[in-house]
Amino acid sequence: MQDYVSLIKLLGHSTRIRILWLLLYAKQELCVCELVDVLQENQFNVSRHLRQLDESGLLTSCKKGKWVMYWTKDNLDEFKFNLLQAIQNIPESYFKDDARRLHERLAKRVEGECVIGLLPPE
Amino acid sequence: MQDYVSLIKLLGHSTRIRILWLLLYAKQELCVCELVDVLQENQFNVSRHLRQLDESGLLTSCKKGKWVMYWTKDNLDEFKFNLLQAIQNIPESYFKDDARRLHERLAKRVEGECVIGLLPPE
DNA sequence: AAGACATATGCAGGCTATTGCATATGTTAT
DNA sequence: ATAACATATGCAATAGCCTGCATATGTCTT
Repeated sequence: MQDYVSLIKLLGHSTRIRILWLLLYAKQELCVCELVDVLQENQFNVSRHLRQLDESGLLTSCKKGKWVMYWTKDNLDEFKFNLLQAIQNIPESYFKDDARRLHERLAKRVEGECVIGLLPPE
Repeated sequence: MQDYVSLIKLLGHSTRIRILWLLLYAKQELCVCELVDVLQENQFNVSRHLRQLDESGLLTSCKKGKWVMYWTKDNLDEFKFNLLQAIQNIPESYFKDDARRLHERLAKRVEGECVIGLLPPE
């Protein structure tokens, strides 16, 4: 049962919730640098959170050259599905800025591929 | 949004998950001493976990003499409802011992009321 | 009023998770 | 091969959470 507890515990973090929400909202794979840009968090933190979500079985990843793409797994079991449902039932207003930055960032893709990379730190 | 995060974080604890599972499973109010008996945890810990679940808006409580009864709120919003659904989708086998002890303990009620109280510590 | 008992809580110690920084790994372009 | 860049990870410091213990609060019984 500790696996179930650990998964819930993992979801109890705002950055990880935002990542999952964005992936569900985007309905497509996103790369690390895009998430860094949208979340406005450090690259190493985003990377670590993604790794944890990946290891917990919620995400899948795939290398595309120097980019790594992440997206939510499908065919999740009921338990995981309910948890993602819960996240999707958080009022969208809390994610409005993230959603806006996501759109801005996705608009910069070329032929559906990320080409920008990390932005220079402010 | 921190409220949502905190609630998920709160559920990431095996004792609290077991409490919620038992209350959902029992479909009736349970008192603290019954939960102490079933969970085989210390009275002060069970009390504290119940308080947290109560404060988070998942439970309701009511004093009945020196006993305090707890049960799961109904008319929960979608978010909380999904979380409880997730807990109910954890395989029942993980709660088999708790369920057995719950039945044994409820069988000792008199006219539907708890009369035993805390058992002496082993 | 005093004793017994159910429940709650303040405090201190220990454990766990997260962060920032530095740096490693891996890929592409020159 | 080297430089540039995207991503990942080891380490140390920190912050937050949980537990056990002691004890408080509240209720019932005698």
